[in-house]
Amino acid sequence: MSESEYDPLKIEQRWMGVWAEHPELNHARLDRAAEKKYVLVEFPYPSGAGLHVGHVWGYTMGDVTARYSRMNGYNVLFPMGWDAFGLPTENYAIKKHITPQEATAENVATFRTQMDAMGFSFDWQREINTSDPDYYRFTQWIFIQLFKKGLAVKEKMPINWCPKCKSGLANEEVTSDGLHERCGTPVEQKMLEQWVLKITEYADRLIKDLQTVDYTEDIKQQQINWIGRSEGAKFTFRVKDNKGEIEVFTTRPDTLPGATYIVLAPEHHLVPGITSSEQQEEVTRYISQAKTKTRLQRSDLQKDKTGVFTGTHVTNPLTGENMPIWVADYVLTDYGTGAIMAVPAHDERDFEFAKRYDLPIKPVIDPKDGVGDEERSTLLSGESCYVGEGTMINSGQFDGVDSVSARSAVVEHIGGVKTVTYKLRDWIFSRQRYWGEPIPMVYCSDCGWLPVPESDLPITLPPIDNLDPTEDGSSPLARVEEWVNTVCPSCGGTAKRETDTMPNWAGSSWYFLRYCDSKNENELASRQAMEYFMPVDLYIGGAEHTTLHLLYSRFWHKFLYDLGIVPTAEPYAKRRNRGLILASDGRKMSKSLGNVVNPLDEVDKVGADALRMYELFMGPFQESFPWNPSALKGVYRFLSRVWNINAGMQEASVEDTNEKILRKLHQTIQKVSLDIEDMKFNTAIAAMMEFINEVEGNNFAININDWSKFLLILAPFAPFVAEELWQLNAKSGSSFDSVHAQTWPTFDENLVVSSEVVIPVQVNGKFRSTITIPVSEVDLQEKILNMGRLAEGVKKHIAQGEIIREIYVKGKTINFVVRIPDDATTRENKQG
RNA sequence: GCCGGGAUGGUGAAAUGGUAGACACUCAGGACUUAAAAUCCUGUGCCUGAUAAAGGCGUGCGAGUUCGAGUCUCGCUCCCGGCACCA
Repeated sequence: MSESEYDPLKIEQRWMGVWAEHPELNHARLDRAAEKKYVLVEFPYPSGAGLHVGHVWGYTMGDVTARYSRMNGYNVLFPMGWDAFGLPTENYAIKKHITPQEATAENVATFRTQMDAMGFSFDWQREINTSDPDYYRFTQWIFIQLFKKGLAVKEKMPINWCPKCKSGLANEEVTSDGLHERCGTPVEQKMLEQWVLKITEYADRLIKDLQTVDYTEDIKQQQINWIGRSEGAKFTFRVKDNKGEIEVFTTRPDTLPGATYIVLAPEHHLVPGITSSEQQEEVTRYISQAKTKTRLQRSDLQKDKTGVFTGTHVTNPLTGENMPIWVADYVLTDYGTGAIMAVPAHDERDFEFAKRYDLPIKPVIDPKDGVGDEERSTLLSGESCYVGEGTMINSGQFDGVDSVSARSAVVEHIGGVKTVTYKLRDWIFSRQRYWGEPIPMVYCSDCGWLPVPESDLPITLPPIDNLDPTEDGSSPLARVEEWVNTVCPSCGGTAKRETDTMPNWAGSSWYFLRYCDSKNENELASRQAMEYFMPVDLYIGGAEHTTLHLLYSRFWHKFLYDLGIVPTAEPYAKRRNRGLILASDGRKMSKSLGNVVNPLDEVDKVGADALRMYELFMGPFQESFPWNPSALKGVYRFLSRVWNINAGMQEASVEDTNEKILRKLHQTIQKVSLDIEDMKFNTAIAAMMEFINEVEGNNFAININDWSKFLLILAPFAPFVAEELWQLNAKSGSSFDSVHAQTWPTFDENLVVSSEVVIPVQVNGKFRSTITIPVSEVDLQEKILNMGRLAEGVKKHIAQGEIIREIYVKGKTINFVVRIPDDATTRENKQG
């Protein structure tokens, strides 16, 4: 029959070439008359490894959505670019003895070729590269605005330091195991002067505005937890012998009467001043021990709290009781005030510590109902700890008060201050490496830190021979004296440039804005373009960015919104995280395990169309799946069958499409449309497979016109083969009229429903048989329930007893409730 | 410990409270072939039964609501992801 076989490599090569000559197919226009759709997928870090299967998955989801939207008449912005700055490129360049610029250009070229091979319909007219000076001049400009508003400050502080990358890191870049999220090296603490962005100033709005966006619940919760907002109060305790004051933060001011000691973090600035001479030696030893512990070791030792007594006391402002001051590393320097009031009776950590060091435990809350008598008595005797609410006891004037209302009463009474604290840390923004945006600041010994004049932007990276990082925590840029030495923009005297660079998260914090107007030389994007295209309508990316890129970019966007530069308070109207593709052994794909699947190898075997469809067909987009080569075969078979049907049709030329096929076609159009909108790509593909099965099961009785509608809905998923078959069938020849420029087919409501309805018949809720009735009869309850057409099997079950109820749910089901004598007896027994 | 998400055949998975297992993979049998691959056809949740007819069981566990529960409610167990001495 068919002389030609499905040969994906041949047709994909051909259309890749043709599409390259018609980039306008994918161009978004600044056309206010048209309705826009901004579909964004996270731009890749162009590493030496090339595109991986995870990229392909996310980009295919975006591509299907973009193509579908175009066919539905939207003016679609579906852009792509390169998140090119960062450590891996720099390390790769060092290894290969080339410059990072060369490494980047090389990798970008590879990625571009691979993306074209996958058939992604990106608007390359708007391509961006974060390491391009024309791009990063605006990244630097935003930094200067942050500085001007006091949101970028230089501070000397202990920071997370990666000894392998020889650079400081943000809190978000350290995993919960205390490792650098990029290279897996245990992170150390180091004192350095760093630029810090005050993301905490936006903490409340970053939480609150989550209500205004469509993110899945897990993303919202993860961001909320990461920001970690706690309401509480600050109290001041006066240290005895006039040794100053200690401020603590607590979320439970009501437990103040039960506070029996104070704990300072080892790094707390008051420790040296308040330590008594007898305790000096012990405290010093403890602190130096704590310093050597990494973050990982500290949290590993959770169960084993240690500390030392300083030899000094404070007075409890409520009870007048004497409270010893301890130093312990279970109290963190950088949360709250770095000091706590310990209430062992009502806090598990304090309880454990008090037990170990034999400190007094004083219960002040009598538990509410729901606590057993036994438990209550162990609590009231100080043998256990209770963190819930209840009635105040042993609390003087507050006795009998409910613990919740006691909170503000206590704060007021002793002159505390209600405070909100966050787990979120300010964003450490300096990196001591070469391959990043230079921070556009100058230091003058007379004038201090000043931004470079905006007219000098971009401050470009000077060429450099030696990229090796330094041990002392300064950037390799510090070695380029002619670049470092400059004049003060204020007094004209000698000054030095900042030699640290920005983290790789900088460029990606605003890139979606640049796509709106990527060639603009005067501003990051024109107001007009942003008003039209923003916000992003759908943003697809990886879950690993939830508390990194996603949070950072929301922060920058809100800052730009406050400056009146961007038109929306939130950058992304809808965000979906895709799952992970694992290796076939179920483990994570990694170079070291040697189990990485290279998507281009798969393209060579089965073609890009099959690879795209396989990844979408794996299952729901947010789940994780191991790589399964035999399932890939399944979609390849599907495409071959599509190919063969098309070939057969060209010969047979059917006039009228068989009714069953026609109805299935319209049902499929409807199903595929709804599923793309819901991102249920797997069931959309299943529906197209069902359609093919229907066509084959009914002797291929479909005419070319109806078949073409199927090619249209196939086009977003398998753009190459759909184009090939569309062009074969068109036969017009002369001018190129792409399948991807066609209008999405509509479905006929009357054809979507079947002519007959199959209704399940149940007896006592148990399925027994079905009856088939014409659609016109679904409303005729009497007729349906009294029909003699019931199957014998059903009648048999009904005959076992007496019908006590008949239920007909229109078009859905029939249920006969039958009382069976035996059953009735047992029921009566039960009731009796 | 806290937060979020899950648990359905041999496998990946479908199922607005209404025929559980669509679609695909795997496997078995058959066709084509000298043979294999590819392709096509048939079967494929478990149990009883004869490979039939028919029946029973079945969506992690235990209760509940309902004429009817994979789906809703309550209580558990386990798995995955995130956070974790956050006062």
